[in-house]
Amino acid sequence: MKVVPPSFFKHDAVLVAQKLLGSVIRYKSCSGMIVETEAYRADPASHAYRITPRSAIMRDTSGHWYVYFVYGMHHCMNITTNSIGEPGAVLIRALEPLEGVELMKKRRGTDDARSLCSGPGKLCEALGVDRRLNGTAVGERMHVERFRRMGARSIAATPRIGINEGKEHLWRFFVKGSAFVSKTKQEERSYKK
DNA sequence: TATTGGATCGCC
DNA sequence: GCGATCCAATAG
Repeated sequence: MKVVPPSFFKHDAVLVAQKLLGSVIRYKSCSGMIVETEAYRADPASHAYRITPRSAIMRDTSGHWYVYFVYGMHHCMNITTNSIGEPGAVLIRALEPLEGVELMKKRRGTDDARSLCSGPGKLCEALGVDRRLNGTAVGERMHVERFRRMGARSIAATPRIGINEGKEHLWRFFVKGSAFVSKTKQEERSYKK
């Protein structure tokens, strides 16, 4: 698979978030195809709305991993975007597991392939990612490679999840029909039936 | 230094 | 619907 070059990320987060769908994230022995993303600029829902020591990476880098810890128990991984000085990042929200599935099942404590990486906290746990990856360049320790080509017709857009402001922006993107995207409570219930 | 709430998840 | 559980951000 072809490695994604740094220039790929030097564009607006809303564009990069869509173009990342169908690419593969590889970390150690595990990999998965990106099926769901969200874009963050310096808007009110973004960590970069106010630049802090934590969020400065969104302004000061492009093509680097921004990994943070939330709710006392979960990690979220982003890739910083835009040109230097212009804040932006893409949150990776779901992967279709490809390689290392057995290890992912072990880490996640489930055999259900659809539950392994269907959420930002889940996929970090499945891949064994924590804040030690924060600030590393894409391709340094965790990699992104071209895999599938996703046309505009196969991409859906909705408001971002878990935010209170900026709901007018349809900056969450996912692969239509994928069984591996994160699920709402309602979707979760109907799937179990 | 103290307080508050979070780009989540899984169980009740 | 709610609790878990740590830490970054902000206020004092």
